[in-house]
Formats: sequence, structure tokens, C-alpha cells
Amino acid sequence: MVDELDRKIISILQEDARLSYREIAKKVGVAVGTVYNRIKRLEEEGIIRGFAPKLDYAKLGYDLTTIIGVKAQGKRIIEIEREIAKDPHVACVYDVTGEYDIIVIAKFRGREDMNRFVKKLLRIDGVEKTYTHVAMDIVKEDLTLEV
Amino acid sequence: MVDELDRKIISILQEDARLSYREIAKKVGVAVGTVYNRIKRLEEEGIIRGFAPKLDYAKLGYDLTTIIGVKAQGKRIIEIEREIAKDPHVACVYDVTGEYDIIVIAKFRGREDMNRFVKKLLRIDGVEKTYTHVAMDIVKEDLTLEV
DNA sequence: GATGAAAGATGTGGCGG
DNA sequence: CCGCCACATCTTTCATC
Repeated sequence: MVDELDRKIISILQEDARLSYREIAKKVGVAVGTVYNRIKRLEEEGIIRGFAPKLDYAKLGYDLTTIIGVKAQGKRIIEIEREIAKDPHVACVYDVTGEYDIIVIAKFRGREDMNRFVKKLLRIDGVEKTYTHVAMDIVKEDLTLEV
Repeated sequence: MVDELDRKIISILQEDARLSYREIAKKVGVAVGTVYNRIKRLEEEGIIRGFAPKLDYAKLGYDLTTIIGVKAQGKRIIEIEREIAKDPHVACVYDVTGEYDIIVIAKFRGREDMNRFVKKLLRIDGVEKTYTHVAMDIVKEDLTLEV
């Protein structure tokens, strides 16, 4: 389903997703048409879900990043997760096992913005408690892994 | 530093970062050259750090996503974070205050792969303990926030 | 700062091998 | 998968406002 050539192409796109098909073809040593067809297939198969800029959110005003653990009632967990995921501050929502039931990564423009969000979380039916870790430093934040 | 036009352009790029400058220009109602210059400036200023494909990592073999809390000795924390960030399984490393000192988001190809990583963490000098949350479901995972 | 034009590069689809 | 073709579209620059 994904062969060596696909992986090479994806890997190049991870470095610069705005490279032309010709440049990519040159780098991997295949014909332009092949690169074009591979990328199109990878998009159709949903392996590539789209393309996005990597942004410096701190420079865009999001000076606060938080990792929030949520404990919630089993019956409502899926609904709660979906509701949380809708909030525009939220980057990630994981359904987990362990100390918490849900882990949320969210970014805010200042403390006020964050406090409002956490209070909103606690008002959701089924949410029992939350624990907020505030990031003092983002050492790495990039969903670009080796393929 | 970032005006309304910049935000509009960024917002469009977030939807599809491979759109042509022409298409973007059409959408925001300015000349092509303007869009071109704005995006170049945003890149130069480091607000846009590059472009990447959004990948379905599950389809690429990463079937296990984890959120790992790490407790470590204060003196060594920054070094430890950098070391963790180097591992190719690691997407995010946050220096946090709270229950843990470091929170790590990492993805693995199977339990073995994960176990090796956690054992490696525990062998790092200064790491006291770790707590691993395994994601049963990824409800949302997308560093694309409103600008 | 923004604009539109223009030259060369690229995207896109299709052909036979 | 390659090489080639062909037309439409795009990137990038720049003189001009």
C-alpha cells in the first residue's frame, strides 16, 4: 500500500510541501508523472490528508500552551471529547487509559482565555475534574515523524 | 507585524497549503504579487516555518500514540528534554509545571517499539519516573488553530 | 506598500513503450 | 514506471503607481 518510493516522496514533502513535482522527481530520481500520480494516490487514499503551513503560534499571539488531563464519567466520554474538540483553542484530544480519561492540548492568548476554557470544561456534563499542565517551554511540537 | 490580510492568507493556507498564489489572491481580493510578497515575508519572519503534509500516521504504521509524563531532577531537565526530542518517535516535548516536569507526545509501531522507548527514557540520567497514557482513540490531532 | 504584465517554469492529462 | 507532448496555469520579477 505504501512502498519505498511513496515514503521517499512523503519524506521530501515533510521538508517542504510546496516543492514542485519536478523538484521532487529530481530528488527521488523518477519521472515527474510518477511523482504526480503517487501524490494524487496518497491523497485519495487519505494517507496525505492535505497540506498546511507550520506556524509559530507564539508569534501569532498564542502565548500559552496547556496539556489538560480530564476525568469524566464513562458513559459520556465520547460526547465530551467531541465537544471539547470543537473548541477553537484545541489542537489535540486523546481518549486515553490511565490516570485521566481524556488528554487535551490547547493554546490560549493569555491567562484569561485559558481560565475561561477550563471553567467551560468543568461545566460540561460528565466532567468530574481536570488537571492543567502549563507549558513553560515548547521544546518540540511538530507532527512530522519519520515514515 | 501581522495584519488582517496576513491572517486571511494564513487561514487559507491552513485549509490548503498547496493552493497557488493566484487562487489565494482571488480569494482574498488582492493582486498575486501582494500574496506572494506577504507569504515570503511571513516565512522570513518565521511566522510561517514551512509547509508540511498532514499525514494519517495510523495508515503509515504508527498504530500507537502515547502521552508520557516524566518526572526528572531539576538540574538536568533541559538536557533531558533535548535528548528526548531527538528520538524519531517524538512529536512534542513540553516543559511543564505541575504533576510532571516534562510531557511527551510520541508515536510507535507496536508495543515493542513503545516499550523500548519507555525503557530508554528511564535509563536517561536524571529521569525519576514516567507515566504513560496510551491513546485508545485520537479524537483530534491537528495543530491548525484560528489565527 | 500594491499592482498588472510578461517570461520562463510548472501542473495536468494523455500517449505508446 | 518512463519519456514525450501539449495546453493551461503558475511563479517570480519588476516597472509603475
